[in-house]
Amino acid sequence: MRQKKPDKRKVQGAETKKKLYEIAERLFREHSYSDVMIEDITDEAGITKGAFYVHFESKDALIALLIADHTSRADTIYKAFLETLPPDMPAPNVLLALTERITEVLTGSFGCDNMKKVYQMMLAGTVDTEAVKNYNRELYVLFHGVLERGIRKGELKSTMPVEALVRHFVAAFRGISYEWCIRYPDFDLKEQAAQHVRLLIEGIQPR
Amino acid sequence: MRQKKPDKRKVQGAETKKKLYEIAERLFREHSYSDVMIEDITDEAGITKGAFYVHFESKDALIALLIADHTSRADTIYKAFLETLPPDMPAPNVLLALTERITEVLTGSFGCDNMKKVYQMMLAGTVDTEAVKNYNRELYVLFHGVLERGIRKGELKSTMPVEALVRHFVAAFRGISYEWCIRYPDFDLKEQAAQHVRLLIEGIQPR
Amino acid sequence: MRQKKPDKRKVQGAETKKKLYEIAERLFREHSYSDVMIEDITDEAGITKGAFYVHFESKDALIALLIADHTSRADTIYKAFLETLPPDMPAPNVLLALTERITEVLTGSFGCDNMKKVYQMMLAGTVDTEAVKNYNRELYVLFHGVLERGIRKGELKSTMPVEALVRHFVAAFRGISYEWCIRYPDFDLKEQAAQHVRLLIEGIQPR
Amino acid sequence: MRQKKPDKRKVQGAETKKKLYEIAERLFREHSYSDVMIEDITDEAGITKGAFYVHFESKDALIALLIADHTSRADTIYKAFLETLPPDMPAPNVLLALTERITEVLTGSFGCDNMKKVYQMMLAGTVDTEAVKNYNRELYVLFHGVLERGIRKGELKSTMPVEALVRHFVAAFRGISYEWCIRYPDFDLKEQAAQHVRLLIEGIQPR
DNA sequence: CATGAATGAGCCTTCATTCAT
DNA sequence: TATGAATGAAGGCTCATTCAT
Repeated sequence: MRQKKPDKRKVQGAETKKKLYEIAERLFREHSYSDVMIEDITDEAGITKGAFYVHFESKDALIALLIADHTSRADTIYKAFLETLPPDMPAPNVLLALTERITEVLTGSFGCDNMKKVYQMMLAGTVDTEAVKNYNRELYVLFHGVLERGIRKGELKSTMPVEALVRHFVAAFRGISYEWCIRYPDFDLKEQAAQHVRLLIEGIQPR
Repeated sequence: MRQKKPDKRKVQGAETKKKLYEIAERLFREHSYSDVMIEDITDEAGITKGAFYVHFESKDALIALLIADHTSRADTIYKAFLETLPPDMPAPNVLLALTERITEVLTGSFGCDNMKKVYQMMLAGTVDTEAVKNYNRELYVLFHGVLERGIRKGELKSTMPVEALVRHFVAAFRGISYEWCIRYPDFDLKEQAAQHVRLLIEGIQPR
Repeated sequence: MRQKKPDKRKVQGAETKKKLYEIAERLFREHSYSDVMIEDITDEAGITKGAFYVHFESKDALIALLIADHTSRADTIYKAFLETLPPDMPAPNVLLALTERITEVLTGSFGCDNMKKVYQMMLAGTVDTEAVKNYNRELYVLFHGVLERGIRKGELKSTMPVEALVRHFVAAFRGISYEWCIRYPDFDLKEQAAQHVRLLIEGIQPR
Repeated sequence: MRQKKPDKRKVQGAETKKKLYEIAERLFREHSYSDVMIEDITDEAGITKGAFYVHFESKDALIALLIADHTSRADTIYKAFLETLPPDMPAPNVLLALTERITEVLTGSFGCDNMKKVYQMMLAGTVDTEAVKNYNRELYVLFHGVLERGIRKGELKSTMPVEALVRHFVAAFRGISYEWCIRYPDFDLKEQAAQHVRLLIEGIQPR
């Protein structure tokens, strides 16, 4: 017995952390990062400012965590989406379908606003955005799988290593998304991204 | 003599003010209000912080001016739009058409982001948002014209004064827009606004 | 039975306290008091912050204890030193010898840095420095013995009570030491203290 | 005329900055860096906390500046000292003399305390200590001159490039100084440094 | 005895604003 | 008009301390 001492304090601590996370997520969705004060979050959670720092290293760290979670969630969506496609779908079609799904996620659930914030933060360097930039990110893995299979099956060709190709694809996405951010709303991400991917594919398709 | 010296100083002053205005407009479009510092604006304009206050009373005053200008521009669009409609179009149709146009402006050129900022500011009260709230705003006048004519022609009816009716309409718009802001992007402003206006019309239409 | 259970808890507690004490002593020697955090001490001791307060009332209390211990150790050194002097050594010589020994301890093992901290704390009043200031401190007793014997033997004379004389001597030491602290390293404590004591002695020596 | 508008404000600004610098220098000499608050400095200067940041980027930046200035001053002393030595003095003797001078400066005017702070800061990385670490620091240049001349004249020999040799020498000094800091006052910097340099010289002297 | 979540006073820093020049 | 030193109200963060477990 006494096998699983729940330790009320630890449980409450975890609850507090979760509460802070959720309040922050909502507030950051409704207002800009800089408009949300730590005290706004802690006041709503019914604790003091200091307690915030028991659970999160800093405001930036919390934002970074939020971004990382969103990123990971998006990647999970992309992965699940790829698994629904027929296994024999040609790689170019898969790429276009994935492109559409990604732009849907970005323009849909994620939103240009969050995208802007993330892009600003990546530029500012004040917040850890490794989750977005890291080459081990699932997104890179997914692209790698698609491109690698396409090349193997002769549907695609490339003179450069698949790893490099993958990075070029993601970089292109980043470029298009950036344009979207700075030209929003005068920029059709979905259409522009589709066009761009088509261009990339045609450039690497065997004649 | 010396009657109309072009007064280079004055000209340059106006130019500086215009420059500040335009830089501010762009920066505020690209970043959140609180992320843009006065120095960001003046640095880009090549002048010092102090000079900003020669041209604008405060940061909030500039934001208020920006909002007022945007509002006025939007109202001008609505007015012009109404003038393109056939004079004999029934009031309900005019209202629905105007609704569509407004939501187009809001979702299109103005954007949810600015809308949020404006709504936040109206709530915060730190910035003068009279241009948006004032009952003499052109938007109220336009609605007044449509409703008044509709009632006069028997296409609409109402037990309350047209002035009050107008305010109810604008309030309804405000409510729908607010929902749009806080539920964005999971809220179809255009569709929801159309539905709401239809409800309002049916509720006040003679059988 | 169970008469003298070694009470492992108590033993371990004492060990933990000793460990904390020693770690604190070292850290305070290597860094300034305010740079050392409770967590630095407890982390190194392998316990948590809360446990610190089981053993010490506060950070200041620990510092006070450290100071008191150092003070007491110094006084023990002075006492032992006095006992090594020939019993018939004239009081003026004893005073000069004691002076030299004290300045040796201060400039040697104790150090100007700790001295400064102690003096700051006495001024700040946030830490209990009774051990240093208290007139019952061994240092006062020692001076009292020397002065009293000197007077009794006719080697010294004074119009004021020995108690007052003792306090003047210690105050003089305090003054010289303070000068040392704020002028360090441009102040030769040993030389200045010797000079000062010589002055005090000559002023109270019978012609 | 109007050739040199002194611009009272600019002058006063410079004076304020100088005042802050001097007050800071004194306070940092008398207390530890973390015990000195910006407000202590600005209060004494008769200005507000905010004004501090008009003149210095941050507390750390001020400390870095102080360190850089001290470093540069020390290097100037070393350089001047070298120039007083007879031009025909053998390199080993020059090295020993320079060593003695350096340890005099460190143990004398600079002090172990400041040294500790600098070493702590170099480790902590919160403060810019480039002035101390940079390989272009005058100290490296001086050692380079001595070693290079010694090798050229056959008084020294080395299998490694002079640049590397210089770095080894400075690193050795750093090591010895570090020992001094952590073992202070039970470590005779002067003696230990002399011994160490003698060892280094014997290791590189031609037989 | 020990834990660690929570507190709250206090410090560093930012930035809109003022004002003497 | 323009300058830039100075102000002061916040906001982010730290850390000694408390207390329920």
